[in-house]
Amino acid sequence: MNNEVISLPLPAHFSFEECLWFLNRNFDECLHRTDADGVEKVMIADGKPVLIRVTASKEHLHIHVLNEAVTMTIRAAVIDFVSNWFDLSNNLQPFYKLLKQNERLAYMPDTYNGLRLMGIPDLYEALCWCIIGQQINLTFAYKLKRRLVEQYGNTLKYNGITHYTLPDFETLANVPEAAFKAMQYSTSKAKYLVNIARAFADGTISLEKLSALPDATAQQQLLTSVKGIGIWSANYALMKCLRQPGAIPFGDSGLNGALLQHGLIEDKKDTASIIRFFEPYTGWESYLVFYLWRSLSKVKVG
DNA sequence: AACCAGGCGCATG
DNA sequence: CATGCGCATGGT
Repeated sequence: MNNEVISLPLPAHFSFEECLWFLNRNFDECLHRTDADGVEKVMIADGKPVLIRVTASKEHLHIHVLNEAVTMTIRAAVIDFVSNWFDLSNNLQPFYKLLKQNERLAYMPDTYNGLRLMGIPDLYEALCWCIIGQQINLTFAYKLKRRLVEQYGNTLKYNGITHYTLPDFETLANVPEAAFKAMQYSTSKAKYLVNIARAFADGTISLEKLSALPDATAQQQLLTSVKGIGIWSANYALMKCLRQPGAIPFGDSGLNGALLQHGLIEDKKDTASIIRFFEPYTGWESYLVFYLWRSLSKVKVG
């Protein structure tokens, strides 16, 4: 068994505990496993499933590559993935400065200190998750995802534990309607997931293609051209995968709820007031959304 | 038992 | 363009 470790220096304002807390929350996540010291996940590197374990010490993040020898290619891919996942190359200082200027948000830099916007580096995973999570509560959404992944996903066994990844494009594209129904997917969710799988299989959508577009508006247009990806999903993916700092998932029920709870808006249908609220946070909109989501969970870290 | 959930597409004004 | 409606189905 290999167990090579790659260590990355941590930026300022980084709390592994906060990040790990988010990865766990109280949800039944099936695409990674958290424990007291870290998180394990299967990612694709150099075309192969690679099981990584991420832990941290005071000044470093440690990536343990568990099931493969660390070639140059794998090493680069793993570093890239984890850096994106934990948003390592970002200085939160300016964001915290902005938060402190709003009396209702001023508590956040202390309460959630070092929390990073945890990403979904795999675009396919991000978009599938959007569709699964649309218009249903998160508890149920995680249940639906687990059913799909356990029936059609790929597995990797390590030390007696089975780790899962999403089904391949082709597999997902060919899941019969009746099977979706049996897993309690609505007919539209089923159709949308197949659309996404096809779009990836035939190259209509890819991270490379999306990244090559000039701006977030063009990226939104490409994403929403797939039936099932609306403006909320497009912005969610841009926020969690492409890390577009200005992407705001307008209409999001959690976002609206948090804005109401903080007394920052009076009516969730008043889109203009929401746009106005975000104006001072140019460049940090998606971070603010993430912190507002965080505020919905009253459970503390540690 | 209503009302809601990390919306979307499509048909109408 | 903006608004409204039906959709499906479990959670609270």
